[in-house]
Amino acid sequence: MTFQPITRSTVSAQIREQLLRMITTGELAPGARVPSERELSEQFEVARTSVREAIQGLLSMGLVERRGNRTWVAEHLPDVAVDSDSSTEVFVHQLFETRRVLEVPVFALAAGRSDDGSREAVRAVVQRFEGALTLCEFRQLDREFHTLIASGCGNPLLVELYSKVLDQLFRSWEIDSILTEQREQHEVDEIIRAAVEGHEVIANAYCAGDPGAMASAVEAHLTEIEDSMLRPTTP
Amino acid sequence: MTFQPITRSTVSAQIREQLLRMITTGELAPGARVPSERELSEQFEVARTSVREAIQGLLSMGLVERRGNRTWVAEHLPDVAVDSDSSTEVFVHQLFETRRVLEVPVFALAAGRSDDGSREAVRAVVQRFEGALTLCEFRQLDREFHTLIASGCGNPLLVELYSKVLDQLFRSWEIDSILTEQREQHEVDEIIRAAVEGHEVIANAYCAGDPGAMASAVEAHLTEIEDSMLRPTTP
DNA sequence: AGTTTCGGTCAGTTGGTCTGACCAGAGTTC
DNA sequence: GAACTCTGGTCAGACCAACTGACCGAAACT
Repeated sequence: MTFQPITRSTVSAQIREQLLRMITTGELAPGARVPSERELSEQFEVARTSVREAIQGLLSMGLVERRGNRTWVAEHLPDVAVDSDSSTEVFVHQLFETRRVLEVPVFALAAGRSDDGSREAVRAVVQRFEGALTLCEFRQLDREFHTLIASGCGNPLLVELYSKVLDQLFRSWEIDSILTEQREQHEVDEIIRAAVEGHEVIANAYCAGDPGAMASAVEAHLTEIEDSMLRPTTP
Repeated sequence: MTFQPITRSTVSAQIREQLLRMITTGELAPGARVPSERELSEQFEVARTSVREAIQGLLSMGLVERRGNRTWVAEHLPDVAVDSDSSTEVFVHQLFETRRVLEVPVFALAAGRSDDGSREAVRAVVQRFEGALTLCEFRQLDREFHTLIASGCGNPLLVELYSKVLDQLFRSWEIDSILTEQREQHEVDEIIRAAVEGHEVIANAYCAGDPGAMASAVEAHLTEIEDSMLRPTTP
């Protein structure tokens, strides 16, 4: 039998990782102000000294900077190291292959198990996509939408697995780079618009309780988005 | 934006959890001797005092006991608390629904992407199922077999997700109870025999590089095993 | 200009973890 | 049965992580 050597994760390391994730996903956008040390120590339920140590780490990584007596997310984030075996295109292919394997059946199950209450909730979320959204706002709502649909499958094991896929989709700074690098604003708007259209088709299949239509809608949505991500950018 | 309060996991808590998992999965079988504190401190790469504290916890839970100057896994393990919302039957249904969603496409992808080297490796593992196996030996080899096939899909994201499904399948003491409770030994042998047959069909589809045959083989295998688990036991 | 908020620093305390040692008793070997 | 080995039990001392509480200078705000 084998034992895994015990790992030690310090409090400040955990804080740093959580903040790092929020920076790379855009939840803490470049140029935004980082909450104060006192506020973060309350939110994380730790001592201020632990928060300080974590922020020192982010400072040394160049992800945040001090201007005056405030802490800010760096305007220009340094490249965050990615797995050396995985180019961007390979990563996107694998991520979407994984989504097809899991999202199509999970969403189809959810459609077949929808009821009036869950349908109402989905309609409400879809309505929030209307109007102008920043990329960050869109991505937050995007995840909320996918999570809500998936939870309708009623199987906590599948929901947990799917949440890990969403973690991959929504935490990678690489994804944001793919979406925005060298793209003009109108191209980003177009990607968001296409995604929102796909969500409406998915929501309709969900509310119709139609697993077959749902499977088709998700397949089409995933193909559209994957193509958008890999489409060459303007020179 | 929301922050997750930081959690602290002590060294002894991590040790206790790992040992607990090994007890519930049968890797540390009832009645078996627990490795000594000094040996465990070497394996876990921690101080002996941390191992002591962990084992004290298992003692107070009744999972291990002291006889003489040795520590033993309890012969009769107390019920390990399970999620109160999930009866055994519901859990099994959800677990197998999850397996169908993930295992069928992942194994089919793997079959389509097999090569001479990976086929040889699969054949070698299948051969090890021959001969008499204890339930514990069977389960260890079972997991190794499934992991090997899944890794053939070539997508690390899918492999990681599938490993979490296997974690659920192989760590639950509840599964062992399902397999052995009130069953006579010949019934357990029969379940193992049927599972090994299913593995051979799966291995043949893999080595033939046939995704369609693989999908059928996995569906049949999962149905057979799920039925075996839920079949009423001898009165 | 006055007030508030922020980052920086510090002393003292607590709990976790470690190293190294020693002992009594159980288990093994001869 | 004696000798040896191995195990769990206990202990002292040290170090580290994390915390509490306080205070200060400077930036930001009113």
